[in-house]
Amino acid sequence: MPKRINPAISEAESQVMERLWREAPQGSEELAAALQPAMNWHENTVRTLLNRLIRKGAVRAEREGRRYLYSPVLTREQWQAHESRSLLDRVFGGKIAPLLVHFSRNEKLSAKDVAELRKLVDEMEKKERRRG
Amino acid sequence: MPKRINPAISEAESQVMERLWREAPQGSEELAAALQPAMNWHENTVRTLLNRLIRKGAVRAEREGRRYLYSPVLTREQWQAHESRSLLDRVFGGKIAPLLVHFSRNEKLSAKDVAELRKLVDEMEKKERRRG
DNA sequence: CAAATTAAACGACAGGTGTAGTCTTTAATT
DNA sequence: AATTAAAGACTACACCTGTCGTTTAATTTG
Repeated sequence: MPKRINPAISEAESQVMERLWREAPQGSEELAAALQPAMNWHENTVRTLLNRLIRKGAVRAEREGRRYLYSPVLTREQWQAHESRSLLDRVFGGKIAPLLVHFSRNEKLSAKDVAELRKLVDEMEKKERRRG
Repeated sequence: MPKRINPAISEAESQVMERLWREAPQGSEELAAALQPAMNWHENTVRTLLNRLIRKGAVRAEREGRRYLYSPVLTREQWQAHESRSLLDRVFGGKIAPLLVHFSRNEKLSAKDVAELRKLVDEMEKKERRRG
């Protein structure tokens, strides 16, 4: 079963995670600096988010001299899986087909997207044939 | 551009919407009854949710004698589109391919899902070829 | 060592959410 | 018309979120 995240990672928190996935470990100051252009947050805001993430078990901190270095515990893949499944269950009754229909109908897929998709489908069909 | 929902429909609220999409208009008592098996909510809870949904512009109420009948304003499709796009932007950097990869890798698709998917891909490719 | 600096801890506050309890209005009944 | 019963309105409260301001503790410096 997918790793339970409790409670969920919030929007603002996920911005911090994003940075940590890109590079870790990092101190809160670097993180705040890295987030500066996109989000315009005070350093304390970033620290609060980090502490909340620690409480949620998504990040861990190790002391390095006078400060802490933060690293992600939750992986991006785990998080994506969790969020995807949550959308699927909440919005599409847990069924994949309607979600795919939605995307193919309402999202403009680029030629590359379609090619990628075709490859995936071929793969899945092959796997299916192999296993019966 | 996709209809802006402000603020978003919450989890509990979406349960009420789900019922209204299934049948409308309905009074709060019927709704509470319909929701009873799944959610174990007090009638007042349902009324609170309905009022919040009205404030959010997702539901409208018309008087019928001594009570109100509620109907959805937001359609299920609008909501699905909004939630899907939100997931895409928040979690997959707005790009569809990674989401599809995620689903094909991590969700067990049934043979029927795969068939459905293949049909969609064929369709998309045809459309693409047609338009150049 | 005392003072200044600085990183982190703690506290705060408004708005959203889950989940009702209580008060009020309105319609039905005596 | 006064009383009661049903439906809705209003209030509540704890936890989550976004966003810091303030206080404290650990260092560096004079």
